[in-house]
Amino acid sequence: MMKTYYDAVYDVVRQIPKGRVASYGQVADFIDGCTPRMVGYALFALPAHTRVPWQRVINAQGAISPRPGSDRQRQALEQEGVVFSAAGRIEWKTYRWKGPKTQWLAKRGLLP
DNA sequence: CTGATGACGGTGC
DNA sequence: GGCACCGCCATCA
Repeated sequence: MMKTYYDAVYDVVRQIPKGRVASYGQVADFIDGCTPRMVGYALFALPAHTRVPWQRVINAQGAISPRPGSDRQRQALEQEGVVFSAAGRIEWKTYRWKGPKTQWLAKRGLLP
């Protein structure tokens, strides 16, 4: 079977460590030609029994995208130590995933 | 091939 | 700070 574009998204998401979160846009930045929308599309296509830690991907505002089952996502994150504010948002400066290596820095031109 | 589908993000007010 | 608009593309039946 040919590797689909979505598989590239799953590869990135799988690298997010426990207790850390990434935004859809951040995940997209690791994949050439990928957009935040596509990350969302890809995650929706995941089967229920997947081992991909999809719960660690949230929107740019630090909140869980409203949808059926979002409660489970929040609980899963809280189990990993992620704390939500009263408004249901997390603090990016505390929980943002820094990336697999330094690839995301390079893409942003923050590396020499 | 065509059409339906879907977890976002940036901008402007 | 919050809300409405719009852009946009791989998959699947």
